[in-house]
Amino acid sequence: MIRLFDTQFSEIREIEPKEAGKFSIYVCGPTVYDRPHLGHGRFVLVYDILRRFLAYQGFDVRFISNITDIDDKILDRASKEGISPKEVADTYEQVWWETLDRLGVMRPDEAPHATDWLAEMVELIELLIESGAAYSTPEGVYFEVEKAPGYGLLARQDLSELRAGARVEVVQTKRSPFDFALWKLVESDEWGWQSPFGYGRPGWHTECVVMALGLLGEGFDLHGGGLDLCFPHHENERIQAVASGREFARHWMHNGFVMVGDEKMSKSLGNFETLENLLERFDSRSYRLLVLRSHYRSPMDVTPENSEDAERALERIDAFARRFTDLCERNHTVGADEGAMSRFVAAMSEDLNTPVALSYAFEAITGANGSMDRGQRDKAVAYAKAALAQLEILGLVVESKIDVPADVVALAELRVAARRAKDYALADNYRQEILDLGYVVEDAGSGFGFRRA
RNA sequence: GGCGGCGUGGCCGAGUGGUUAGGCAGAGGCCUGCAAAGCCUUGCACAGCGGUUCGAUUCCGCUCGCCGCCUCCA
Repeated sequence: MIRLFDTQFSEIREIEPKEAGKFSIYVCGPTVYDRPHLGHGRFVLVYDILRRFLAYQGFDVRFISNITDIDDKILDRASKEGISPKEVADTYEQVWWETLDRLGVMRPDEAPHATDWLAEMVELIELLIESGAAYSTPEGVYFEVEKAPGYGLLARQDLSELRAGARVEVVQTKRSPFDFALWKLVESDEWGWQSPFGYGRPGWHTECVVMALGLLGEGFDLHGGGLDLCFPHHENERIQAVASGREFARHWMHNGFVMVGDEKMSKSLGNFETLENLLERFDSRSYRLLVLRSHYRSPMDVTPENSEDAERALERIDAFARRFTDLCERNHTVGADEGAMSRFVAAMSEDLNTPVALSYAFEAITGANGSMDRGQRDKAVAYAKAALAQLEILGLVVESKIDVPADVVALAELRVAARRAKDYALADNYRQEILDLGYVVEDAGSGFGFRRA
């Protein structure tokens, strides 16, 4: 059982999957014409965390996220670089997956491409024309918004209150400024596909309709994406499905923006930072931790200070992992603390409250350390197992062991001998030498441990 | 113009009608040969002004400041 804020009702609602025990999710993926930025990183992490949690809850999760490889922006980039649109799309798709790997984001069960779904798109458009929901003009095929009941549900706006041409020039041949292109006719020497409506390219919104319904079926459980996709993209997806007589997503989820100062990070504002850049400068886990620390619907500020803060928090987690991972693996009699686990699950179940869930993970860490210090070994293991399980659900990989070169280990052993001989000056010398090699040696009982300097 | 959201302690960031969020940073202590790590203790926080209430950071109203959407966008 999980409750999530549903955009179409503007309230937190319990989700009952259509099929008990299963959970089908469609998340709008990237248009592959450039390198992914922090905004992309946030959405993939949010849904990655959701997915992991649902799997932990025992759901058989089917997770689909598309690659949009038909788009004017891809064409623009191709023209600029003198290469084909396909080359542009292939290049940036590859960057996309590489970056997701670095973020530790699970690959979707399937990642459909718009170019593989043209026949289905054409079929849907034909259906929409036949049913009178769409019409043709000399420029293409358009969806007639005013005839469709319930348009504006996701935007929570009545059509009459939308401001026509607020930001974009109104195309004169459309019956209403809000009508959107299902198929855009282009010259025969341009990038395009043959269709019953003429040679052209599909509009952006149609691909997600056919891919989501085609792979997950009618009435799939959850459709997600960034808040900026809510309107018009998701609205336009939904209305096409509805107009074609099919039940679309049962639940809509949107994640908030990444902010730069007081402004939304966006391609159009040009104030974006690439994920690759961030991943080069900071521990790759720090971004996931930042995403976890803010609620998914809130705006999230990413600054170097925040990333450094997150890195220090990771140190605490890693120090805990170094202390407890082996101990937990060897102990088969004690299970994860049930209270700690149920608190965590409750927080995650209530609109994916990762900040609170994370705070419980930290409390379990404190509980484990404290119990251990007090000599309550079993209690410590119970807390530690809970914390480790929780971190895993959140997708945070702990660094419980680091590879230390043999010469560093040798120095540490020499230091132990020096300490036993109470030659502390010599011991401190060894410690400095180890530090110079990039490691901090820490006393641990009769032995020693290391961490990176 | 319409719709939606936000304003929390040094920073980040949850939450609640009356009890410790959590992380980072800071202070004191314990442990340690010294450290590190860890533990314990510590911080007169809830934009402003009114109202409701025994009691509001939490509910209502107003004011101020800020952000987002209204067919590029994760």
